[in-house]
Amino acid sequence: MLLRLAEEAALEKSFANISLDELAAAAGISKSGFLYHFKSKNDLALALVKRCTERQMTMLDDMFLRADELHDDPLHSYLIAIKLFSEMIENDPSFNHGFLVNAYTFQDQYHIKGIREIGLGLLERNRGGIIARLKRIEKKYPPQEGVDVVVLAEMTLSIVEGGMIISALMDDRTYLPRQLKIYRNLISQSFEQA
Amino acid sequence: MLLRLAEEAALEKSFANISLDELAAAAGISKSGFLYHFKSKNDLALALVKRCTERQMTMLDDMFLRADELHDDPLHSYLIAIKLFSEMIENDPSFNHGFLVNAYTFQDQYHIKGIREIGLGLLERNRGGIIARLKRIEKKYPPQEGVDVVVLAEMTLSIVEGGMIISALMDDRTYLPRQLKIYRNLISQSFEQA
DNA sequence: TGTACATCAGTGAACGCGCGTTCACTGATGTAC
DNA sequence: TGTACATCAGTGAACGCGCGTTCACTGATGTAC
Repeated sequence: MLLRLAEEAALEKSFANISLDELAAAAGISKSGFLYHFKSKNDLALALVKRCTERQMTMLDDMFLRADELHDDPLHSYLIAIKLFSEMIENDPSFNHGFLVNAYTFQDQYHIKGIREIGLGLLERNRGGIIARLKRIEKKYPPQEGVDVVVLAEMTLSIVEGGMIISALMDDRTYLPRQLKIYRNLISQSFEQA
Repeated sequence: MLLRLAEEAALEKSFANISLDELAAAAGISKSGFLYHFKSKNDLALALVKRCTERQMTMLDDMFLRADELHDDPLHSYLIAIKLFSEMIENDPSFNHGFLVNAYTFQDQYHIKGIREIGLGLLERNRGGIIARLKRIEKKYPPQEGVDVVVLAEMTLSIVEGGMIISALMDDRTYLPRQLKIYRNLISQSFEQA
């Protein structure tokens, strides 16, 4: 699949630094053959970002669904979800890759109409989903004083986004899982029964 | 100053997407005049990243120094430092900008020899500095069980890096300060006197 | 079963453009004697 | 104080290259009658 090649290339060079020649050569077809499938490089950027975004969404949905199956309680289910997420990051490189390709491409290609919107949409969706879960938890387990579920939800986003980028820079796959472990503790402490 | 113009441009388009023509025009000189000051675009990337890195380092050093002046105790000094950092982010846009320009440029220009090293160096320096502070705190205030100061230090990096990027995408300057507030609570809870 | 036409998945040559870079040159300012 | 030379901060024309894009064309496969 052409998008798979583009994804690999974008991962290690960022989207702006890959050329159609290069991609076509890697796919074993001519540049014009490549442009038969994507009518321009912008078109490719959009397709790439959409693909990674959708994959991310379904993976997260599946993960939360699985966590809900494993435990009825909203708090425990969320804690399990974080653990599942952490395990995916440690074991499945393609999971990281999707996140990073998106992060890189959103950053340097947001002048393409539609790219920024996809990035924001994904962010809002994840943010909303986590807030909803924390609100359910909050109903059952009155939080410690000073705990704001929205900010706590946003913290997931920061830790995941920042953690992905830093672990790529430091080339340390265990970096983000370590962070998530603390985050998990923070969550359970925030809603600890007094 | 030419670097200031380059910084502004890199901030909103990322380094890969700015051209020398554009930069020279903005500076009111010819492209060759621009290349009199930086012998190539790579050279400009290095100078830009060095400048932002140095500025970041001195600002952080000053901040920690100031925090140490305001309180002798390592824990309280660290908490004050986080607060100072948070205020800088809210009030001084150029502070954010330096961080973001670095983040963007490290990401799409790390093929230039030296760029990746500067990025890693900065990261390691910040990481080391924070770990040292947390170790001093740990000596005085025995941490709650399960608290790992290294991972706690790394969390600062994730939150700041991720928070900067997300707050830029959401165009919300208060995003990172909100995160830092929770992080501050987390720190003080981690070393709370039993 | 044969023929006609349409679609699919490309090819390959050519294009214009903008990029980073080079180079010979220049006019203003500074320094030595 | 004048002259010679050096350095500084550029200019402007030209360059080669690689980029994304266009376009006319092609051979293989699918579909209608």
